Amino acid sequence: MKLTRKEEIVIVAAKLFKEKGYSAVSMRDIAQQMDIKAASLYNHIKSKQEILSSLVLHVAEKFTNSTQSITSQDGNALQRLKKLIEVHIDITVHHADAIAALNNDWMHLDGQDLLDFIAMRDQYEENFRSIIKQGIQEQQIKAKEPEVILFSILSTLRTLYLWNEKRGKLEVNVLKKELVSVLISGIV
Amino acid sequence: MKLTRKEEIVIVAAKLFKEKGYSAVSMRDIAQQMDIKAASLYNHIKSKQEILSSLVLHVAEKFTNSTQSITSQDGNALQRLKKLIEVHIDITVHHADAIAALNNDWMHLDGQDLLDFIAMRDQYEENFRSIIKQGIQEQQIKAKEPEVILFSILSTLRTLYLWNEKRGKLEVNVLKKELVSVLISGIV
DNA sequence: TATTGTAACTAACAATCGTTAGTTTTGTAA
DNA sequence: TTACAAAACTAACGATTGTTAGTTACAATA
Repeated sequence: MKLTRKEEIVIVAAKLFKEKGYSAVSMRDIAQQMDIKAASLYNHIKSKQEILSSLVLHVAEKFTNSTQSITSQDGNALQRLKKLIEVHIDITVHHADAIAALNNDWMHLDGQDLLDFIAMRDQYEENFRSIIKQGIQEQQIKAKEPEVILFSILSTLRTLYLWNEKRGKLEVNVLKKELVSVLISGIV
Repeated sequence: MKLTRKEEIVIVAAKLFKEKGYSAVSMRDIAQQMDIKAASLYNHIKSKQEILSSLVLHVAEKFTNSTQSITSQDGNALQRLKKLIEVHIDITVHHADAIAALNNDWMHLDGQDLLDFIAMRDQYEENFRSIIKQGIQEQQIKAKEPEVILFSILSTLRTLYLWNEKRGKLEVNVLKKELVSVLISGIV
């Protein structure tokens, strides 16, 4: 699986964005990390913005498609929630840097890219919310404020990318099992 | 409680930093929001960096002191954990903008400020970790990976500032009760 | 060998950045 | 009214920003 030059640039940029954020990374920073001059980047990309939107929209699509797919499959709320958590972990393990940009730099998208992102994010959240509400209705989930439950699980999953590098030797399947247990059954 | 001009600047800057991040906010942006010119800001502050460090170190201290205080009081692990969550909510409600900077812009601190921040953050995390380990040892908390539990609770509390504005009419005491319940007892 | 496409280069652009210097306005106290 | 301090202003600085134009080096193909 050979990467195009553009893909290489996006990967390198993502790593830098993760460290300092989109705005604090210059085209010269990216170029230096690739051992070329900044102007040379423009043989492969249209703009700095394009790097960001490639990064963010691609992984946003993955998340939205996953929740959409799970929502449309059958299964009760808890099975769906479990699946949701596992899918999140899978995506995070493979796209940690892009997720950093999605979390922290999405607001620097502009024009249609920004609108597209927000639409996907809203749909993603709505799918998530519907699963929790289904669970409450079916009495599989405690009748707490759905928003509190949604927020709690969502923020854990969203921040997973940060913590995953420190994860060390904790194997993916162990992580899945533990996190599903903690998020659903609690810690007592 | 009349604010100094410097405090006003820090508050206004915090709001802007929260929207776009430290690097994407210019001194001219801050000035415009205060209806003055950028140069005038320097009658009150030393540098842009100083705004950030005022903002971040102040609230970092609050967090570290809180966990330190709770760790040194007596009580079992679950009582401490409950207290920890409640204190987090209190600080978040009153310093949402500063917490945004603490979460997203701490890496733009420099020199001694950066070192101080990291020291406080490490101590804070270590206090948190010790409470969870204590709970596992006393068999009040499930013998799961302590790091998974730590991470899960921590990321929920850290992201609370984002969600709190959408919290709407959910009263603080209700939020405390619900969140304590979700984070400790789970959702089933 | 000649041609072509890829990917690098140098040089420079206008815009914006944080910040400084020096000056003027404004409100308060003597 | 005068004096003084606080807080605003204008103008400009050198550095850095994203980006463009035009050119060169190199490898594969005809």
